[in-house]
Amino acid sequence: MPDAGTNRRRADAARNIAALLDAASAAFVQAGVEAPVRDIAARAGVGVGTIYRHFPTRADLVVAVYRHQVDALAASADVLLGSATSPSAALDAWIDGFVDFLVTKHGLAGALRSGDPGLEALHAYFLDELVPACARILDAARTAGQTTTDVSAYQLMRAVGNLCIGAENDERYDARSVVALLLRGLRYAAP
Amino acid sequence: MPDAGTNRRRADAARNIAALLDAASAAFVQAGVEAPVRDIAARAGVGVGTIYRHFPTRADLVVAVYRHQVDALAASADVLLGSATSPSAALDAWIDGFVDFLVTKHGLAGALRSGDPGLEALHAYFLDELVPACARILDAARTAGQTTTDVSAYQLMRAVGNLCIGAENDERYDARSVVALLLRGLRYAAP
Amino acid sequence: MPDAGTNRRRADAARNIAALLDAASAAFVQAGVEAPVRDIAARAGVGVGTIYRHFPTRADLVVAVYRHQVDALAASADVLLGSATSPSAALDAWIDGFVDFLVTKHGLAGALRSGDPGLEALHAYFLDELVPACARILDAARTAGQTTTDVSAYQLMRAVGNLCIGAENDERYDARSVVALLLRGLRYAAP
Amino acid sequence: MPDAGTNRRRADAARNIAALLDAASAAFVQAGVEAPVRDIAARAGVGVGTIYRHFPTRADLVVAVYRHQVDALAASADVLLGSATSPSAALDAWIDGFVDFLVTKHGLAGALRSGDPGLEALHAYFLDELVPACARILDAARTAGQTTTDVSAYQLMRAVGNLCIGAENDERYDARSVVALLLRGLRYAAP
DNA sequence: GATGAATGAGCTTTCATTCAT
DNA sequence: GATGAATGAAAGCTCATTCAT
Repeated sequence: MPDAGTNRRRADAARNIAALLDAASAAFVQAGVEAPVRDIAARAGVGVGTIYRHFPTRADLVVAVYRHQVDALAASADVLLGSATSPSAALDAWIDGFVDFLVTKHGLAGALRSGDPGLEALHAYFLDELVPACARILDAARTAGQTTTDVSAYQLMRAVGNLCIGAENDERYDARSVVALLLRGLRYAAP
Repeated sequence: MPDAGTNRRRADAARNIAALLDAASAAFVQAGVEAPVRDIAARAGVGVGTIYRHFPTRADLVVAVYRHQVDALAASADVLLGSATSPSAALDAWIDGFVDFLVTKHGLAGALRSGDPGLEALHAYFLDELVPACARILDAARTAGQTTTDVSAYQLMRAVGNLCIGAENDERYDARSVVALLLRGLRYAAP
Repeated sequence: MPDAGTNRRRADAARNIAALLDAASAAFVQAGVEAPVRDIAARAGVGVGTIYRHFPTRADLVVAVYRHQVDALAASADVLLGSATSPSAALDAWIDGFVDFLVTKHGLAGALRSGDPGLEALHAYFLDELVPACARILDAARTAGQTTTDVSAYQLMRAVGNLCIGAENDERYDARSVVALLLRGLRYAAP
Repeated sequence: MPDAGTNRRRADAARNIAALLDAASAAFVQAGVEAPVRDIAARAGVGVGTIYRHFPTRADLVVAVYRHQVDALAASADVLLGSATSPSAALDAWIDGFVDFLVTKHGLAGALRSGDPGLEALHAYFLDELVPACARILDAARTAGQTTTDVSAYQLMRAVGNLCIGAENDERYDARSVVALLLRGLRYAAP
């Protein structure tokens, strides 16, 4: 049973972690997920060492920052399958949520594709969570005859993720339009 | 003949430039278009100063590396419109060539979206060359009633470009499949 | 007492800063105030980053190196006005101290005139501190009728500063002699 | 007896040298005597190699650029001694001409004191020419009882040269005023 | 003789990461 | 546990100088 000092310490650590996640989230929006470690530490009002203690690699930090939203998105798949008028509509809605997530988090989509080996773990986490969710909807749509595509859930997610890259800074490019095109193509896939 | 010396010298310089373009091309494949200047110089067996002499900015170098292929692609638009069985088929073929280009040049698609201001000139060059070419085919397809989409040539190219990002390192992701999906969606655009 | 760690750390940093100031001082003597950052760091046995941390610009470092002496010189003006037999004698003594300072710090006088924009701050600091001090003595001398010159304190300091340039490397040139000449001219200014 | 080709070549070379001196002179005014070799070559419309052929060291070039004026100044000493109303007036006039020279040639005074070993030859040339000239006037003044100073011609020239450093860029500093002060001090030197 | 392409040392600056306190 | 000073590898860029043509 931990004594009071330990509890105090743990409470402090928890507060630090929370501050860190907030700071990192803000920094990622403004400067991308490659934001300098120092900047994040400064925003959070902690030393850089504290970041390294709690999040040894950058990927650990990024994963932590987006974990909640990723989990919510994964969970929403089954909800949508239950509530939407059709599997196809559920897919549209779910992808819409995915685009929301990526477009809001400036630079996240790009970071996932940056090729930086240090971000591999991040990549893996996203895939592990989201691909199965997407696959469930896709299978339902296939079973319902609403698509004949053989494109995998993984491929679909990668495609949508890619389409969102750079969408924040470019007024002439609307990620949603082209994602809609892609989904239409999915519905009318070759017999 | 006073030009002899000049020409001879130019021949040497030309050889260096060629070596540089080869080296840069290789470096771009392995390390992306942000490959360190020093590394490129070393590969080419020249000093860094030589790079700066011929290509003052990184964009100059990247443009030079890809210029031929970009020009050829731009020129192929009209050829395809004349030879293909339909504007729609011409579009498919042209986009196919575009995908070829991007997938082969590892990291180029990503670089075009890196947001680095120093690569703006590069971005502009690609757009200036390719968007009009794409627009001509898209217009022909529209006139022929083979698509009703209002997606701009710019958006289409950006979308295809994005879909190609990271395709070379990922066995589970096939850019051509999803590009095909996108083009199918284009054909069956909302009435 | 939570400050212990902080203080201890500060003691270390202070030692580094001191080493840095010593090293910079020595480097300035040998290679001028434009001495390479690397060299200074090496002399001090620290990494270059440490210099940038404590002294973001070169001017910051130079100012720090000479701050004490500049401050002491500025403060000595009033002391001398109180203790010397006349304002004129005070001026002689103060200028003597100024020459001491400049001649000892090899290359400083030259650096102040190098025109390097990065050294502007340094220049400003020296002027802000010393010109008012000099002006007080000059005014006192004028009030006492010991000079009728209309040369400003700024001009006088610039002149003396210039006269000290290069004095340390030249056996045939004695800055004090010519400064004495200048001060004599000041006393016997045109009737 | 040189053949026509040789003459042609010599004529070309002479033209190049002239262009080079003009270009260097202009460059020195704008960027100081440390102006980049390339810039000077470009101004002159020649290759950098041509500069190195004719002026192996920077000092050679600087000396060549100012040789005419230095010679004229040296020669003017005896003229002034003959024409001026007194040796003292001749000294004033000669120093005035020296100041003219230094203040017009931006940065020259500073360059002479830069400590750059490559400029030693330059320094020597100036001294060899001008110190004897100055000494002749100074001796005459001494003989006429118009000064009792024991300051050497070398020291006087160095002092005046120093007083001119940086005078071009500083509205608050007037080299002539302080040079006048120095000369006044010279006249009223201690008995 | 002239050219200017090439070289590469040398400088500044940034930042991820470590570790003494 | 937390801190942030220190480190030093990396990278970009600039010229003075050489030398093949």
